[in-house]
Amino acid sequence: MRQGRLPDMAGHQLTSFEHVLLGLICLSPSSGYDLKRIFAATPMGIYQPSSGALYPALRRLEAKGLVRAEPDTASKSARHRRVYELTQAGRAAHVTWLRMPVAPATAAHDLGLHLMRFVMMEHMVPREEVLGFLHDLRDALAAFVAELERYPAIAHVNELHPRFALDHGLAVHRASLDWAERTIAELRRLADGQPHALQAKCPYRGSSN
Amino acid sequence: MRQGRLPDMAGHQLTSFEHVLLGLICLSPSSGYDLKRIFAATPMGIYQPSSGALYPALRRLEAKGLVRAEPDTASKSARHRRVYELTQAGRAAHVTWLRMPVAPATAAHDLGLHLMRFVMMEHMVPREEVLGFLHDLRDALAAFVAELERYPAIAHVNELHPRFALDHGLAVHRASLDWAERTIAELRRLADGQPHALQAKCPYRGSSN
DNA sequence: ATCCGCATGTAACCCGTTACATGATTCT
DNA sequence: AGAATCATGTAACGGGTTACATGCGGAT
Repeated sequence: MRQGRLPDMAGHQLTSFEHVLLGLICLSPSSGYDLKRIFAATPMGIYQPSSGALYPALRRLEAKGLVRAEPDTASKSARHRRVYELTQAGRAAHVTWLRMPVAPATAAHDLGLHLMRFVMMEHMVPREEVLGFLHDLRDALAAFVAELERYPAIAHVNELHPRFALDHGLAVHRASLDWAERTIAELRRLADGQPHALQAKCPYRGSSN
Repeated sequence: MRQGRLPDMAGHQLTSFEHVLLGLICLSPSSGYDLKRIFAATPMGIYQPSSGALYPALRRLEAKGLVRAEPDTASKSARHRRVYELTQAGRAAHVTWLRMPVAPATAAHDLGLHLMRFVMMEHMVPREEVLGFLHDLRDALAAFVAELERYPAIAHVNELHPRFALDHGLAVHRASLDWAERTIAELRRLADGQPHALQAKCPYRGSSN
């Protein structure tokens, strides 16, 4: 009869939103308000987090020891501002997230998040690994497209609108697939040009656990 | 000091999920389990609702008088099954949802939902209105694409990966845009062929409030 | 006799939205 | 002075996920 929630391995795994926040703070230390402006300004800003989502999330990250509030840098007033930066544990968690494998079954569903990860991979993981990631994403998208193509054969779609909706899904995911292929090619071309230049602004080689 | 939630006009508006359920039940009376199988089988099944989401949602719709559980049709055992069908109010709410205007600002965000609506519009709203809907959607997507194209000009994107991510957004939304245009053309072509044939399986002409 | 699929649920937990409150600082 | 912006929060509420419970009916 008893039911209740087992701690599920040490008790913490982050939500996507928290991971994104972690990534943004890794890019550069930010206050909650800074992050709000980033979401507002960026075309990623299709999603506009509310205060009620943002500030508690930051506090959660802080409570978990993944970020810490900088003691005020500017000697002046500083006007009640909590600027967060990553801790060691935070950086590790972020890199682990960036390196999570692409689950083929959910790739279409998680596409936006994968794109987010892709953006944040720059300077954080070696280019070879980025190419591996894109390769996996490409394969997953190809499988999804193939599944959509196979669909009308098994379940006869004889109505008009469902047929069109299926076409939409195909068009959109083919576009993603093409993008993945173009981007792989482009990135490979750049990699050939200059072997492996920049890298390691944030350490991408933390102890792997 | 008092704060609290004002009833916000009669107190009920449905979530997207509830609207989708309403639409599926309108398509054909279904039990919770039926709906689960529909989500599982259909390529819409990228989202798999849990029991804990599905059954309470159905009960909410029932409590609001939008669906009712059929008294068992099959005279036999019927094996504990609640088959829902729409009430008059349910059909009205569904049609109202189908007819909601496309908010240009959020069209990209709500694209999946709009597609869902588009599918359910067949046989429910006159073809002219469907074309109007697609027209609005097309315009909204065009505006969004234009905004994405304008973006690098205002905020200089000099990093590599953000640039690629932007390309992805452009590719995907251009694909949606092209689809909308193709579909408008196709639908118009069909409409010209046979003036306006089928229509009105469920009444699409309820009293408009 | 037992297991698997059908079928419906429930409770704890978590988190996001909405809708406020509260100050400090800068602009006009 | 008053308004707008900066900046951080909090409480109520709703709903989704997870993880169970439960019971029937047909298949092996």
